[in-house]
Amino acid sequence: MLLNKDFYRREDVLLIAQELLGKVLVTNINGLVTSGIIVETEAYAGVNDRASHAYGGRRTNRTEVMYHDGGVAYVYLCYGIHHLFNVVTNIDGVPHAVLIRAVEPLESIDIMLERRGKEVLTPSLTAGPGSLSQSLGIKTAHSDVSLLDNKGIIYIEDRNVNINKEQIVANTRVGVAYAQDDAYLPYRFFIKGNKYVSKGKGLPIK
DNA sequence: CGTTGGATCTTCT
DNA sequence: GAAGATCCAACGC
Repeated sequence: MLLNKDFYRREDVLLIAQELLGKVLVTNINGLVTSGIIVETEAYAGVNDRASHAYGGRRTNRTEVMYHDGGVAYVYLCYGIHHLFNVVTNIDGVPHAVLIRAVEPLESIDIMLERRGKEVLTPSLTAGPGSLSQSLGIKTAHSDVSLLDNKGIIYIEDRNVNINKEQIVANTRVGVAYAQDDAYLPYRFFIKGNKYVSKGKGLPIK
């Protein structure tokens, strides 16, 4: 079942980030369908979150899409190399987003391996935000595409993978040490024990 | 095992 | 000019 606009256009980005665990991220790039189960996410809570690209209401060509209505992709280039995929949430004008940090490969693993230049399946195929984007063929050109159409390029489905609260670990976000106090917020969520969770670490929880 | 540095685009100083 | 929501290969133990 496709996640609809009512899923994305809610206020609580922390809840959405947790509910995305176990959902299936699907891409259809020129007819090649690949997918993975979301196992790690990070919430970015808009203008008051020092770790967010939209902190302080900042608007650039890159971040404008974060201000759009929930249910579109925000894809940006990190360190000049990696294409990082986010889900835009909340309503028009409120720049919330959830970074997808890792997925467990599901469909067409052979295509994902080829995109990554790998021969054998190991967790590094899709553990980490840059790795999963490359595996699924997601690029910055896909920023602002709608996620609300299961005939589209990128969409997310509920396939009844049930994740209990007890299976979810909350921790600090990775690579945001510059964000002062906000670097200590427990805004990263992952499925306990899943092999495809990234190796990245945030600051120790205060 | 752990640490280090290079790749190289967007944004801000 | 520098730093960043990263990854990987090349080292050193």
